[in-house]
Amino acid sequence: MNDTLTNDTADDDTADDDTAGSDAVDQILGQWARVRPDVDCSAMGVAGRISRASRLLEKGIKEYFGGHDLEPWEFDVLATLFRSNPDHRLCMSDLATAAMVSSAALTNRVDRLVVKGLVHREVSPSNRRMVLITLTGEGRAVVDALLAGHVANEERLLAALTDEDRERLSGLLCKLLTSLGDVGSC
Amino acid sequence: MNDTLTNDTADDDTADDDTAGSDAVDQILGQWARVRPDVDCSAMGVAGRISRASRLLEKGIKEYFGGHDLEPWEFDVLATLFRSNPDHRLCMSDLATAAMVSSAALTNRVDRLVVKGLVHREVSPSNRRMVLITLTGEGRAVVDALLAGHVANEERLLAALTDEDRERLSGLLCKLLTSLGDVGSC
DNA sequence: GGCCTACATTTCAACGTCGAAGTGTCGGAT
DNA sequence: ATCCGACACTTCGACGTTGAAATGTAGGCC
Repeated sequence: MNDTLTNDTADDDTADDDTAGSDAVDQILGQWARVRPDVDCSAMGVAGRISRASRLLEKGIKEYFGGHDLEPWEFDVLATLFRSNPDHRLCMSDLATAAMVSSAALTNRVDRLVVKGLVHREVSPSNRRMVLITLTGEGRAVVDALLAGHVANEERLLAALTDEDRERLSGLLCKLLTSLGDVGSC
Repeated sequence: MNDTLTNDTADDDTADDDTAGSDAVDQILGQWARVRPDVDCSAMGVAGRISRASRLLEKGIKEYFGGHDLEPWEFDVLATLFRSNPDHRLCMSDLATAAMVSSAALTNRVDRLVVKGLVHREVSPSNRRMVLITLTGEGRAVVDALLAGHVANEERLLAALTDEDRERLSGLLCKLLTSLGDVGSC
């Protein structure tokens, strides 16, 4: 694509570019090893791969929901309500925490889901400071209709990994997440 | 924090909440297992952990650069130029690809780095369609000054993982990334 | 009982990103 | 020699997010 430029500005790279590994991060680490052989950049490799994998998975997930006229965050909110408790009901704070967005952003998101008729918004009868969001029948229908397909799509995205790979990967990431403080509400 | 609400809306969860595992994703998977025992959500677990790990690492990385009056994307651009070739020079397209942002976003970013004096912008002499971005001496100094600290910070964020853990994690993610098409320019 | 702090949510202004349209350039075809 | 499609970048308008300010509520304290 940009061969012209690559030749223009980095022509001397073509000779030793074969040291690159199999993914984009390997190539980046190879470049660092050349210009800064004194620094061990293996930590950058781990962080970089997690970041890139996250982006690519998100892209694949967005594609699936796009085919069903839904944004990933919409399903995320609906599914969170669905699985949280038998009433499919949660307050704004809890939803914001679950979605990992600011309360301001969640207000915006809930606004749109209410317009779409997928959730119901009401002031809590027991505490007028709180606003409770409840899944409507239609909202629940969306979750029911899309859950299996969503999981199948993720399965497809992870097809390169065996069951054993996935367990190991989950285990390692769980170890990392726990150390970073990403614990449940226990 | 939201105990009041939790009691208000999900009081019947307190009885079996002890099935939750060690991280937030385990808790989510536990909820799915209760409401949809017929669906195997293990793929959601893998994808969810990658996503959450990515966010938490980004947060930790942002904190480090914030302490040096720099945004992560600024270091990202400077470091990309630094490691790319001996001239520390790349065109807009290649920089945009490396940073994984649109060309419009990169124009904005380069604008600000030029104002800060960290990069130099010039039309390519050999092809007037292209704009070449070059690291200035000051820009190179920033990379030199912050690289080691950045790596050390990532090392700290990954401290929970042994060297062997990191290698396994990298290997698994590399396998996944390759299957998703995240290959270098080989 | 009234006050005051803490809290839950919404509103607001600023900011960054994206896709699309616009500008200018290159290179091959006729 | 000129035209035309492809290309590299920038500009533009729309959108979503954020932190901070604003609004309204609960509960402890004197």
